This record gives sequence, C-alpha cells and structure tokens, in this order.
Amino acid sequence: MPKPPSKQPTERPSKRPSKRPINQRLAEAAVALFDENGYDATTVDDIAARAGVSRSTFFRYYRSKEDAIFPDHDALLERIDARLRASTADTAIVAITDAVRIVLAHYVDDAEVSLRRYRLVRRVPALRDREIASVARYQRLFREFVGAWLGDSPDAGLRAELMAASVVAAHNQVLRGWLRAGGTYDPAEPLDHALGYVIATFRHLEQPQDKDQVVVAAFSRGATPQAVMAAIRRHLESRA
Amino acid sequence: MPKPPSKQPTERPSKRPSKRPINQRLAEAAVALFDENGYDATTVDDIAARAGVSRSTFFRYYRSKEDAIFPDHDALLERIDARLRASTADTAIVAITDAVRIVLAHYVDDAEVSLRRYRLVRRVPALRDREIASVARYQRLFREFVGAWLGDSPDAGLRAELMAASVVAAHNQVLRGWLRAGGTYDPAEPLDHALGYVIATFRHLEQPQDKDQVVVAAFSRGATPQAVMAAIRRHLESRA
DNA sequence: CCACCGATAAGACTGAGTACCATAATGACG
DNA sequence: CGTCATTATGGTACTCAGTCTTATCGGTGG
Repeated sequence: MPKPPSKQPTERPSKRPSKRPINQRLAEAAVALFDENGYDATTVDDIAARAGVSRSTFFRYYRSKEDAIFPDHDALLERIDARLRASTADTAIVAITDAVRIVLAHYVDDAEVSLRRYRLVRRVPALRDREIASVARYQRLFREFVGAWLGDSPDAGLRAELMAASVVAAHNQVLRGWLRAGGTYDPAEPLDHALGYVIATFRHLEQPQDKDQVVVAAFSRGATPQAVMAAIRRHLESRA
Repeated sequence: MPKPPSKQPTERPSKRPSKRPINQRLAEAAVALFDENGYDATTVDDIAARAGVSRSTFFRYYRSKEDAIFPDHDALLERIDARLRASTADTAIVAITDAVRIVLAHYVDDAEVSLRRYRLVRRVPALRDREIASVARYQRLFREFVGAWLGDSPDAGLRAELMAASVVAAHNQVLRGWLRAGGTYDPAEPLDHALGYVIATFRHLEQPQDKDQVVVAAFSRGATPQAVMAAIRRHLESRA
C-alpha cells in the first residue's frame, strides 16, 4: 500500500519555486480549477499540473479526485470519536452537544473554504453523494455512542438510531442555513436552539409515565405557606 | 443522449435462446457474479457476457455498474412521491405512515433479493455509499413534504428536517433488524411501533406551551364536587 | 565519496463510462 | 412478399480515474 508522506514533506523547503506544503497546493489547485472549469471538465492531471507536481504525487496525497475537496473529514471524524469516548454515562448529553459544536465550529472557522465547497458540492452530484456518505459516518459514531449509553434498555436500538439521526439532522439544518446565508452570522445560538429542541424531545420520551398526569393536592385551610411548599417539594423530589 | 429501450424490448420474444427480458437477465448476472467473485473483481464485460449481450447493451439498460444492484430505486422514489402528494394537510401523518410502509413492503415482498443485496452492500464500500445516497433522497422527499405541511410556522425548517430524519431512521432501523435476522419475521408490527414512537415524540413537541407548567387551584372548602369539576373543566377547555 | 532512504516522477495497465457508427431485428404498409 | 423506417444491439475507439511498478532526484549519515 502507498504510504502517505511521513509529515508535512517540507516544513521549510529548500526548493525555490513553491513554499506552501504540497497537500495544500493540491487542494487549492483543485478548488480553483473546479470553480473555473467545472468538476467533470477538470482532470487529475490538470490539478497536479497547476500544483506543480506530477499525477503520481496527487494520488499519494489524496486517494481520489473527490478527496481533494474533503481533505479533513477523517481528522474531524477522529476528533468527534475522541470527544465522545472521553465521557461517562452521566455526561453523555454534554459530550454529544460538545461533539456537534466541534463539527460546526470546524466549518465556521474556515468560512471561506466552507462556502466555496458548499457552492461546488451543491451542483455536482458525485460530490453531493460523497458528502452524504460522510455525514452518515458521523451519524454512525453518534448511534454507537448513544447505543452504548442506553445499554439494553427497551427499544435501545431504535432510540439510539433516532437520537443520532436527530442530532445530525439538527446540525445539518443549522449548518445549511448558515451556508445558504453566506456565513454572515454566528450559528452558535441557532445550534444550541436546535440541540435544545432535540434534547427536549427525547427527555420527554424518557419519562413517559409523567405525561398527561394531573396532580391534585388538598391541604388543610389552616396550613402555613411553608408547610404547603414543603409538601409540594417532597412530592416533586420523589419523582426525580 | 442514448435513449433507453422503449419498453420491455421483447414481451414475447421470438428469439430462441433467452426468454427473460434483458434487464432482468443483466441484474441476475450481476448479482450472481458479485456473489461468486466479489464486486471489484467483476467487470461489466463479465456481466454482459453472462447475460448473453454486449457491453454496450449493459450500459443502455443501466447507467453504471452499481445501478445493476439498485434497479428499482427510481420507481420506488416516484411511488413515495406520489403517495405523499396525494394527501392534504390533515392527512399528512397518514400519508407519511403509508409511504414508509410502502418502502418497507417493497423490500419484504422481495425478501430473497433484498437479503442477497444486503449481504453484498454491507461489505462493498462503494455500494454502501450509493445506498446511503439513495436513502438521503427519500429523506429529502419527506423533508419537503413535511416542510410544506408545516408551512411557515416557527422552526418549520428545523422541525421538518428532524421529522424527516426520524421517520427515515425509524424505517432503516426496522429494515436493518429484519435483514439481519434473515427476513424471518413480519416487520409490520415493529414498523408501526417505531413510527408510533416517532409520532408521539413530535406530538409532544407540538404543544410545548404546556410543558413544565404547574397549576395550583384553590377552592372553598364547602364547594361541591360538581362545582370543583366544572371549574377544572373550564380551565382545561380554555387551553384547547 | 558512498550507501541509504523518502519523496517524486514517469509510464504502463485495468476498467468504467461515453460517443459514434454499423448492422441486425422488427414492424408497418403497400 | 418486398420495402422502408425504426429501434435494439454490437463493435470500436476514446477519455480518464485509479493502481502499480520502476526509475530518478535530493538529502543525510557514515
């Protein structure tokens, strides 16, 4: 198997004509050519030529032509995985929230690149499918995490699938809105809103026994307000 | 552009050596060869040869090698679209439920084919990605339908995305369970259970104003039970 | 200076997918 | 029964992605 170059091949290169690392030059050349001539009309040779390297070198850095557009998906996937693994059962929701925030931040931090890629991916079916497949891998991570979290409770599989799908869908909805708007605002608040929506959804389902329940309480008319409050508090806390 | 053969090219063919229509013969040859030699090791020439036609003919029936495995996705997509369109706002939930049932039934009706395809898709990344992209198209249909249904209510976009994702995830969860079990049971009940779960989830969210609300009522100690009931009824009905 | 080693280049090869043209089958019609 | 138009099919050539193998380049340590 072809081993990828050990590191940034030239941290401080002694070569004259090119200073940026080759993988960046290739990615930039790819995006530029895709913009200019379209995805299908651009060959790998074109990309390599503009980057000033050979076709062989292109494939040493990217497994495929599509890969040049999604250079950092694998690294991001690993960060998400790491964040999820670094959590216990009682911090699961925080871990999920954090993980989604990491993904969104990754796009926002590189708004320029994200927007250009978005415009490109939107009109090239092959790239769209590729991106969808990537999203499915995130969803799989979340599903496995939630599944392990829920253990073997009833419907654990179904709930894990639904939660993962909802979390990813919420993220995508927020991200797409931000991209469509040209990245002109901070999507942090919309994301929290969307995630809050999702979490509220499933929190309700986790305590189905409480739904539609009506509590009727009767107190002696002479009871002090403190006594009434104490009784109510005892009742509420017995539920938790 | 190459026009696909107008109809089943030979309803009752006069040719001797082959009676089944060519598209079926090609699909069967493809699946058989993929089973025997693996997906990558099978070339389009191999498939065409086993089906007794030329390579050109293969590409006239299927746009790509992958297409031979998913011959009926387009037709199914159109059926779903038709079912969704044939509904009004107040029958939306029924339409969604029906549509999902149609998809599942499509797999169950051809259990043999579905199971073989499942085993194949599971271990060929290219096919997995392709299938994921197909699922995304279903999800898109549902999303657009739900979005139109919700109109411009607050968070309509987010809710449409979440509902569509949940409906599709529920279907996938049920289908995968059935496939993993070798198609040995009727998944209709599990599907209804899963869809019920999803519908309950969002029904709760549609009345968010009631959540976490506590009602405290005080009545004169001498009030008759009828008077208390009447007061409660008035309060509840004022909410509806 | 030499030996080694990783990065790159160069070229051959397979196979998917496209385009184009030639030919065989079919079906309608006189 | 022949003719003509239509349509499915076969065949061939081409582009390009992706793989593989070999050669060259450049630096580094001995």
